[in-house]
Amino acid sequence: MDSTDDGAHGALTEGDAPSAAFADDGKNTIGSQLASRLREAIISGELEAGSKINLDKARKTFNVSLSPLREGLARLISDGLVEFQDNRGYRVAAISLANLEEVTTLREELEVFALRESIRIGDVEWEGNIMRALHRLNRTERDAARPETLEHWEALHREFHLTLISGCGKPLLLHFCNLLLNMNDRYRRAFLVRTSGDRNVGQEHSEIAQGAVARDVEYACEKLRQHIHRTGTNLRNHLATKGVA
Amino acid sequence: MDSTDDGAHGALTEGDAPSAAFADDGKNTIGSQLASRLREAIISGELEAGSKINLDKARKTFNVSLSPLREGLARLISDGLVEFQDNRGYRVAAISLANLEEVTTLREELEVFALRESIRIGDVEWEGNIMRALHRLNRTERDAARPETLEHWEALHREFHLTLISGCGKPLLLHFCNLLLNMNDRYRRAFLVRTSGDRNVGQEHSEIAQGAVARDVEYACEKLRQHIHRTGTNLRNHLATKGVA
DNA sequence: GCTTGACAAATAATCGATTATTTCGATACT
DNA sequence: AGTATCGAAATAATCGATTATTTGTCAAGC
Repeated sequence: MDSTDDGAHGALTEGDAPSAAFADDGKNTIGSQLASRLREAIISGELEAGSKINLDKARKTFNVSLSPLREGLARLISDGLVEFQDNRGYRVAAISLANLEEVTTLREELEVFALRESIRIGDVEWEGNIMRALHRLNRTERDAARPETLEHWEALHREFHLTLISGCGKPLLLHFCNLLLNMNDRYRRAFLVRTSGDRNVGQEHSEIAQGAVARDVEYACEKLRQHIHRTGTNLRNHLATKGVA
Repeated sequence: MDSTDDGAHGALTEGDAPSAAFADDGKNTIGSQLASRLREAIISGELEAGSKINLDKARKTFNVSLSPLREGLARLISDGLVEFQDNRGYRVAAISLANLEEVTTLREELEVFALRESIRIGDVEWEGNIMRALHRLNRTERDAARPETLEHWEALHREFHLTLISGCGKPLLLHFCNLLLNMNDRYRRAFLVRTSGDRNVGQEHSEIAQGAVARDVEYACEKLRQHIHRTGTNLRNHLATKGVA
């Protein structure tokens, strides 16, 4: 149901799994399941940024042994959601204004580049995937009162952005974008961004998508860049409000 | 001696350690040591690309238990040097023409961007570090007959490139560049690239460095891009020669 | 001859216990 | 008062053994 995970995880170089649904999902081992649960817990803010992860407590909380716990945490390190130091254990990756700004800047660079490449070499299936992702996103309302709708919208939003760039044929680049999106989503969900009054995010998405399938490189890329930039600015204000350095 | 490692590893967000040498190096736990050894073994080609890593055999080879072995391998996943699949274990990341091309393309994008930023905000210390790294590199000869000189040169070369972009103030970006450099070095060392006749690599480095400290953004960035591109082309030819798809 | 299924060997994942390291508090010292 | 030093408690790392999964092989059935 949640399309948040990488599927068969670990390789930096693997392509995305095909959308067909014949799979056993890859959530096989305890380590994998833990990685998923922890990832969601961190991105959703359930686990406080910067806080220490006590292995013993975590072990009891999740009812698992140390080995899979470490295994799961190791994966989140690759995701940039957990930090580790020899003999001092793990902690939830910190958030900061500086980090948010870097994430935003790099998204502008990398996602836009990936979109450019996707427009250049993406095929018709890619176009179709975009239109589908856009439609599903636009048909889904965000109701701030009900958290589950928010999460659903977040998943679709993430899916839309990943689909946009999925045609670029560059697995590594997609991996980097995936990491950045993870980090970005943390900020959004942590500070529950209601879109600021002067934005129509739905329309922004539509414009990007239409530019993409129309193969209008400059238009689509510029719209995407603005979209990312605005989101960054928005988040920065929220962050500043809550007094994060 | 080898400046290959991240030092305190794991966090995607940490800055590079200062060059001062008051540290206990971070190579504390068995897991860390293993990660270093394995990283070197993979980059140097000692472990064949794409080959399976049998945990039992590796355990015996390195005389360690499973836990630290997995720990070490997990780190190399973050580095993109090892791939993993649930219940099917680890294997050395494959190499391919497509991957090499992507690595080269992304280096052009990311390193050049990082250099641009470094020139914009790097301080005098950054400039000094470049000149030092350049000097050390230029003073070191590559003698194809003696592998140890090659490795030494590789380390200095890597150091030079990292120093160039170290002033950009963007830890995540540096992390990405670090990964790409790792992967790139694999290709170079696997296919033992002697610089092709029409290149003077030493001069290329000098030009980039001089452009950087002179704050000539366009000149330095263009030289760096060409440098990366030529290396990519060079490697591609070697790869094709050896019949890698 | 080819597929299917059952079994055995190989391999990966997990567990519980043990060992090493760090952290914290109390005490002694300047 | 502040700092250094020595444990004990807390925490992380590692080990050896056990369990689960996958892979390979061989025989039965079609």
